[in-house]
Amino acid sequence: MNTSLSGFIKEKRKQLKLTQPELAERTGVGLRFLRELEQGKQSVRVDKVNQVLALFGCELGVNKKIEV
Amino acid sequence: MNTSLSGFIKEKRKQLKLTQPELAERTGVGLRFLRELEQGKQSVRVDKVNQVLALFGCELGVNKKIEV
DNA sequence: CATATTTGTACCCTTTAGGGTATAAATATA
DNA sequence: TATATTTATACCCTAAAGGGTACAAATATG
Repeated sequence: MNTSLSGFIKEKRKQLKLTQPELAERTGVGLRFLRELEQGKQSVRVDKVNQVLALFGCELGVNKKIEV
Repeated sequence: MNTSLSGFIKEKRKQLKLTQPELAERTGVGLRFLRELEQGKQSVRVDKVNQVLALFGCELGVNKKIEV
């Protein structure tokens, strides 16, 4: 999920034809945070990520690790 | 997952017969952090949570929200 | 029961996440 | 290609995450 979380959000955002500022505003997170999130930053807060994912009807959950 | 993340970790830890200090040391996170995590704190960092989940072969990922 | 072990809560302290914002780089559009 | 739009990077600043630790509450064990 290292790459997939950021990829997932970027992809979903584009599906909704939203810009980063628009998605940030709709989800109530800061623009800088959203950009770092889409950029793959790992040290982000779970609650903030969920705040964004909620717009897509998703949330963070525990998954089996798909080890190499 | 609000309750399930903390519950999952606490449950997995007990399965391995580990105390909080032991799990904290094994996963390399702080004891205070692990305790807050098991206590259901939401504003925790994704990378730190994954650090713990890795011991159980798991990680955080995007899931469909199981809304009420 | 008494006692040992474990867990939860409460501090202090340092680092940093995240909000805001400006600007450069990249991309899209006319 | 020139121009407008979007995105990435870089700053400042404040609130708070997380490490350490001490102790009370709860739980387990003799």
